[in-house]
Amino acid sequence: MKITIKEVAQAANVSIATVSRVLNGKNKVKPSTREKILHAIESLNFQPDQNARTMINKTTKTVGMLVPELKNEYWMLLLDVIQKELWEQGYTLIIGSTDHQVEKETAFVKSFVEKRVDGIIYSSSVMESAEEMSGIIQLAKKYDIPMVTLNPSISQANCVFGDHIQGASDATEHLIGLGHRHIAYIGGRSVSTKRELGYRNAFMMNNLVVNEALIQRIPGLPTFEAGYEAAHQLLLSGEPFTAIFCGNDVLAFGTIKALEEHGKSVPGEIAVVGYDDVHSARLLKPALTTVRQPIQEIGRSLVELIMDSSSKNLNQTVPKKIIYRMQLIVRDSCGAGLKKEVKN
Amino acid sequence: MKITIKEVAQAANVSIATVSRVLNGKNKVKPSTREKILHAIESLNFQPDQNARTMINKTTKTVGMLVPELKNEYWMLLLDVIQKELWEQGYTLIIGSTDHQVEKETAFVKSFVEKRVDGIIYSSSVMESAEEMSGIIQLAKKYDIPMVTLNPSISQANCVFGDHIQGASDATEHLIGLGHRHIAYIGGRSVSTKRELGYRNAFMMNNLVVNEALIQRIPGLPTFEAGYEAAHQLLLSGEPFTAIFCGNDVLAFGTIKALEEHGKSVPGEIAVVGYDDVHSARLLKPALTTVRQPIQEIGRSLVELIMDSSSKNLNQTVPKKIIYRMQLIVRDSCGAGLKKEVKN
DNA sequence: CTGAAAGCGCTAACAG
DNA sequence: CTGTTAGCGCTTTCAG
Repeated sequence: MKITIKEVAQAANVSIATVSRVLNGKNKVKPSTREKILHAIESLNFQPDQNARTMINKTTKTVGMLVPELKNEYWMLLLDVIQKELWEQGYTLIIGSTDHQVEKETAFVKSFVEKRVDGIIYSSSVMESAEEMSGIIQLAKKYDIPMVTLNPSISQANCVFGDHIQGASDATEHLIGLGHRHIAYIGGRSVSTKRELGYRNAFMMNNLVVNEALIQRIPGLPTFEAGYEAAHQLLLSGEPFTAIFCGNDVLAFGTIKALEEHGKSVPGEIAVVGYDDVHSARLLKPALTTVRQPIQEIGRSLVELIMDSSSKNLNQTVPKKIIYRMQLIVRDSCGAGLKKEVKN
Repeated sequence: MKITIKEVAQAANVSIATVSRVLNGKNKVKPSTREKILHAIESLNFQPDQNARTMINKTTKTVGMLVPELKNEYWMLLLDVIQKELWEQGYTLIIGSTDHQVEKETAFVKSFVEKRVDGIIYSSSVMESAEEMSGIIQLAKKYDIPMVTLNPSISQANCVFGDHIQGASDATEHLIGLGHRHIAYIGGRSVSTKRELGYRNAFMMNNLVVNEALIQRIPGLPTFEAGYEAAHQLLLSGEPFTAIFCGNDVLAFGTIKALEEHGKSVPGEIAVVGYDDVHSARLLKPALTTVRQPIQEIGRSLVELIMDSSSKNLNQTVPKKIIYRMQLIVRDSCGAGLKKEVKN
């Protein structure tokens, strides 16, 4: 039932070598035999076996991508660009989601290696550099598989990432510019610690000191509920504040809900700024002021880096680090519009 | 640099056959040699080449999934379950998004076939059955690749799908039960036509007749903007109505925005019901009444069907069709809570 | 231009 | 229990 190059050769009355030649467009083949073969391929609906080819070419035209989770707008958008970009270049994408279980990472990478993917795009489930990671890097290196990561903490690998210190700093600075002095922060280890750092940076740059009591570090995943809970705590603490900067948008949504339940209007009494610019950020009321990541560009860079390092196999060189600027998107939740009105 | 079974055999002082045996756990191997080999594998960090194995086993432990788009909550959620479920079974997932370009479908499926995936999960970019599709089915069949689709219109393939007639009917009926008689519908060919049919079904069941002037069929993709525009048209038409049933949630969000801009309160003056129950449906104000698809179950069924048909290769039998009930989620936008209050 | 033949890395008889 | 050997489907010298 399954058609192989042999059947094609038979049908076209040539040797398999010649069929292979027209398949690969190498070595001139007489136009007439070429036609015959093409016709046989067509009528038999022959699809060459990539696996057999791989054994010789040593290339699978496949790259593997490992992410901590899938059902999240950020990853989905990234996945989308990457898959498209890869397809353009004739590559296909294998995906793996660890669902935040770090233990799964090695298993996934091993399966990528076994499949002999041409490259791996790796984003760890843990934020700080761990042994886990370096083991993974070693494995990939051993099998000469180019790897590019989204974790800047991995020093030995090529990397693409957003400048979250700058992004968070810009967001906080915007709040400061609006006159706020008591600005809370809701984040935690699961949202890049860089964001908290950026928040602190903005205070430093303005010779302000952060009130540690206004920092809420959530223990688990940065969900709507976590944001709700953190804002609730903030309110209960009695510590005064007029603004909250949240490590991500979903956290901000939860925060806003808590605030409203406590009768605090947003942005009237409390200004809120998020991070990521998820789609619904512009839909909710008030529309969320947030920080946008250039996901398209990040995705494209990722693919570009992988392609580069798989062509020249000189991944011996110094790892390339590409960093992207974040963009502050001012909408309603920070009260920027409101203040202006007051001023006028 | 690359380690093969040969190097392992050498290191352990055995033949490659024996290494293969411990790799596959078949045929008893003397514990001591077994240990030696295991040790060699470990220390050399040997990862067997799947491609080579595939040539013999005729199985890639990979399934390909083709979807019309990725950046959309529905697909993301589905992708998530499927990838997880597959991983549990020791399979990996290749994904392809056509981005609604039907022309790309064949190319994707061909690449799946070339990779000799063990199964294909296929959701077409076009709603109605087309020649395109049957070509794809044929191709998969020719190479004995089990295929399961999400398009009920493809008669020759196994299929899993939601009962959108029932879902849409339930939603509409709920509105009717609330006392509404002039219910508009916003949908179009890009959102399953089944939903419009369900809407009509509810009218029929209640001996009501639909006012065709209240049906808005959007031409392109069912986006926020499209919903906004359609609702706008409805308002301009002057045709009276007290409720709108939207073919999906995003459409509903756009609809609500248009309504509010026209000073119509939701659900006070106009009730709105969506479809899909995307995450932000519960976040927006008013919280959207909508219809939920059992995505988890759908995903699981899909994987199950693929696995089944790849083990028994009797895909000669009658295609299996699995249909899932949709669930109405009543929240605020339909005014169900409101009416009750009035009544009491 | 085209065919014969040698593998790619691995598994599966078939003998020892 | 273990080694030898013949392929899997394809590409690539190496000779015609």
